[in-house]
Amino acid sequence: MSTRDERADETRRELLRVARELFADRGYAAVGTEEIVARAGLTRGALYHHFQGKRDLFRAVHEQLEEELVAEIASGLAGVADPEVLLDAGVRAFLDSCTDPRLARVTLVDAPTVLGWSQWREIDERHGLGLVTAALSGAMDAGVIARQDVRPLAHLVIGALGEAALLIANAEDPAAMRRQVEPAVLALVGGLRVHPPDR
Amino acid sequence: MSTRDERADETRRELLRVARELFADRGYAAVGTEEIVARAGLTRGALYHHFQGKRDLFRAVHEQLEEELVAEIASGLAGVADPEVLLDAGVRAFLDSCTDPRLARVTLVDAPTVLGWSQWREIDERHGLGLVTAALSGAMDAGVIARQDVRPLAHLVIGALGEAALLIANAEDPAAMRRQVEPAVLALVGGLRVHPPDR
DNA sequence: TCCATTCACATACAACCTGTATCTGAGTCT
DNA sequence: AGACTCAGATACAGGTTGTATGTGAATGGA
Repeated sequence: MSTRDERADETRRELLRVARELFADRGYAAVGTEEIVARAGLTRGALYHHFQGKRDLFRAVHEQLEEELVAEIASGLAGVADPEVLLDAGVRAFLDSCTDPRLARVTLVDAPTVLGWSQWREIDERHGLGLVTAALSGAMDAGVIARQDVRPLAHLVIGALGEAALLIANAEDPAAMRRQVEPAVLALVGGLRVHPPDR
Repeated sequence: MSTRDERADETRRELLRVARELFADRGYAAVGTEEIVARAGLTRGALYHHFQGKRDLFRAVHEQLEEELVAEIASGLAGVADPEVLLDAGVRAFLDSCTDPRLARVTLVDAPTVLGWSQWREIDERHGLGLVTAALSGAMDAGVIARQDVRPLAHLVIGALGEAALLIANAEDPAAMRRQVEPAVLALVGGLRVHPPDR
């Protein structure tokens, strides 16, 4: 890797870093490209050289966030083998990670609009949805929940989890909201069990 | 109501009608105010006289859609008294009404971004969320599902239902997707029952 | 080592879009 | 009939995105 390539990579990463912060703080529409490049000590020329445009930059930020999110959740769940507890643990891990309002704004509110729902879904299928699908499939294989078409069910669970995250992220007292929402999520997901624990 | 007021009301309705169509077809960001007023045979002056701006016009469109949606679902459910069947019937009624991709785009994709999640949630609380809350409360009162905090649960169900609607609305073959998604929704919501039917 | 080439990034420009301030003329009230 | 109100038109200013073009440093071969 030559000197020039190194510097180029550096600026690309810097653009991503700054854009991520601004998009997270104020939302896609409220942030102009000029502000992004100014904070990075560059000009819009650099942005349009490294990305196809503002939307493409946002897409890169979004994918980065999704990757980190999934990695974080997955690493937290690495020790759990029993599919029975994996469901609950997965729910809690997700809620732990999605509480950040900045993250929620980018990946859950802005992304579907900016990228279009189809592309958003496609990206999610490569990341978050895969995690949920795996957990549900595992639970089915273990006979914990009834066997059924995983795809649509995974989508619904993702939808419910996303709403839970937004509820917590936008609450005045997120910790309190978390305590309020978590049982509901557990009840909804837990209801899928063939042999539900007593409630 | 005087002649002038009548004409004013007429233009206001016309603006709403045109905006609704354009927003539904191409999304909020892709439609300029100029195009809206041009199709209505007006100028932007009229728009800014009747609404506070583009966002406010969108808000009016969104609220109109929500009202119609809830009314449609509620009327379809008017005959159902048994809370046991009301849950399933409600799910089906919702999926029937939300299949329109144009409607889904405005109320489910664009609205949270354009209006901000908090305001979107607030509006939904006056419409769709109320319906779900009522259905769940009824089911709890009848002992069909376990008594618990209704608020968060209603949000989760709305989230799952919204995702289901988008899944259907954006599918290549909506009817086929509908057949695929409906059982999943019924399973998820049905899992809340204290005495689940055999699955 | 020198020169042509490449490429990361800057500059300049054009089109567009929103919001606001001001104007006009038809309708309304006394 | 005359003053007033107000729906809607016109004109303008600021800001934003994307594109086309320019530039200078790094690269690589002769």
